[in-house]
Amino acid sequence: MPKKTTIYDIAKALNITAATVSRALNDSPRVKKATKELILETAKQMNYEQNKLAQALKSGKSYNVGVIVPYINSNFFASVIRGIEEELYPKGYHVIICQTHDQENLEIENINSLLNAQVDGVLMSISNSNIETNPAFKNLVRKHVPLIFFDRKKDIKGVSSVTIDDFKGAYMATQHLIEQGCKRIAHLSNDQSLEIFQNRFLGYKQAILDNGFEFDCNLVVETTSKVESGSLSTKKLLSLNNPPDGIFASCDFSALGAIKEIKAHGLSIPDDISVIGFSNEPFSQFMELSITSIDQSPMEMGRIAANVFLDEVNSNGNVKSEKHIILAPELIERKSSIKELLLVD
Amino acid sequence: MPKKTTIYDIAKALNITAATVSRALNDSPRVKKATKELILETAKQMNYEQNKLAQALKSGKSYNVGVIVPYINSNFFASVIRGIEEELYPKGYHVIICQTHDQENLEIENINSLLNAQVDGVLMSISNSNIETNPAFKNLVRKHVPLIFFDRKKDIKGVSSVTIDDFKGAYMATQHLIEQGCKRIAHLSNDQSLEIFQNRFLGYKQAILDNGFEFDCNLVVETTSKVESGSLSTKKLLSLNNPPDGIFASCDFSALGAIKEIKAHGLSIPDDISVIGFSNEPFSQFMELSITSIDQSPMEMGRIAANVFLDEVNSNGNVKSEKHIILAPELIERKSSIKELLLVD
DNA sequence: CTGTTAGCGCCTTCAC
DNA sequence: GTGAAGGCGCTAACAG
Repeated sequence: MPKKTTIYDIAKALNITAATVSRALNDSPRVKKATKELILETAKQMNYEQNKLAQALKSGKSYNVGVIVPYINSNFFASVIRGIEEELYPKGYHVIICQTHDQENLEIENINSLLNAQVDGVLMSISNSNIETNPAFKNLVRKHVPLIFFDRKKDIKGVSSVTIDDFKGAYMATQHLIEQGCKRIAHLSNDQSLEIFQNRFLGYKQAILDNGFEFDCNLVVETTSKVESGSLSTKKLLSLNNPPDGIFASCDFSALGAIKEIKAHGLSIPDDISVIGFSNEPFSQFMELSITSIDQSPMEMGRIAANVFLDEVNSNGNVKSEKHIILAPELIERKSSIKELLLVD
Repeated sequence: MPKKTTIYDIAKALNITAATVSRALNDSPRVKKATKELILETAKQMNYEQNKLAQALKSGKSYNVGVIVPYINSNFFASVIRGIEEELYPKGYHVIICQTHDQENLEIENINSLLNAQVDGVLMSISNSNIETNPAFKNLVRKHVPLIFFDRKKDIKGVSSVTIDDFKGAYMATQHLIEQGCKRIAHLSNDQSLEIFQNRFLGYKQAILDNGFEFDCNLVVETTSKVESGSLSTKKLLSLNNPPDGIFASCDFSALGAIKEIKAHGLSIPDDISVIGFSNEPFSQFMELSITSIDQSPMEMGRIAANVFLDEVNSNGNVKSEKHIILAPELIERKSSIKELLLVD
């Protein structure tokens, strides 16, 4: 086991003090150029590498940032993470990724792990709707660890957030279906205790009302972010006396489930039923019957969240005003909802 | 900023020494039961939490393990990571995830970051085919940081690995196409400097030869793991004088590209051309035209890799024999390759 | 400009 | 059983 060389080793070799070595290594202006160069030189020769742990212990900073997401294997979250990484790596931060699998206990464990790792901040998209009552979470807040929500947020005092305008996205999606001629539009909703899903529901409802349609609560079915769940809910919708001719799903996965179910019933898309999803996952584009969806510019969301974090860290708790940044959604039209292809020209 | 309570605070409150507190907290047998309980009690009351950083500094262990993968947004890698997490979390380790985006420089940066974080081990699936010549990588080996390869491995002395039998998987895939009646089977290959892709190519070739077909190198086209690349290569194949009637893609993404391209040419799948992928990504199942693929049991791969790591750490460098564990692939038959649906019954 | 000293929070001999 | 003391590697305050 080759012992690691420390600044003391370098100091000894050069007959100076560790303090000077430390200063030189940190490029302090109070070191003679000659000695500095000498130190840097010998440091390299001796294969010196800074022990970040010791530095962290000393400074109280770890230069680690935790990112907690429900799943890492969705393009949306993976892209947000990518955006975060791109902003934070150049600043010397390292990104620790944790996934909750939408399980409350795992979310708690993750928070604890991150606290143990002494992270300098946490960027998260919550799964647990009762998060604020949890001890682990309270710890996070009590310790003044900068916390930023993205996408799945909760309104908590002092916590900044970056989201898209889910209400608007949902409104656009519903409006789009109406413009395609749909008269009875159903909504595959999701956990209403999470703001994003609540807003998607509200946007949907508003669009329905604004267009002079009647809001029918039988057309709103709760689902999860799973394909199977989308199928199941759609099955219910199709068994109604007066089934829908359009479906706005709160995520692409449930939209996929809906499509499978509709086909299984021998109905055609978009002619019998138009479908639109949310998130613009790549598969929605790959599908033979490509899925219309709402893009959430995840990379940008990640970048912005990272910068909000950096602002908080660098202001040392001075600028403690929370920020709430809301990005604009974008409608991506594809086959699952466009009926008038034949009418073109 | 509420200062964190340390073992000294507890010691002071109880009029004893920090040493005793430390011992009690670590459940040392050399502490009177009464004092131990008292200490534990007050620790809880004072909201004491161990500073892992200090402990890590002292012990030289960080209880952090790094996982490096090309991408996190593929189901395969996400599942391997999940498997790793499941084994390591209960042992007190935390998993730090890094992605390389198949870029050599990022792979290097990630290794350096992980070394800085003083990780106790690295589990990785390599992107950089020249990895062993790189300084960062040499560092890893020189420092005796346990290193385990999974899936994308390289034969390096002293480094254990967990993979599936790619040769066999490829052989099975090709054999399957032959059994479906394909006579001219093409292969969308991938970076041949990585063992897994080399083995997939070799398995394909062997199956071709074993069945009495002639190996035609014009039917082997290099691709990347991207959908577009699969389309592009397929375009080339379709423009041959004697185009293939079956395609074995080295990954599901290029298989998807192939399918898109084949359809764009107005050909039918599987009747004109059968297609089979590799990895059993969920979308291969979701597709309207579901894709036949090879399953790699990623969760299990992750679990095993984690356990190989644990063995290495716990043996303190004694048992320095490398392990090479090879899992069995499984053929998942779906629509993109099964022609005789009409013949059933 | 450089050295001295002390401490971040924890653990671990060595004594008693 | 418990206390005292030193050190993991680094940095920062205070001297000079």
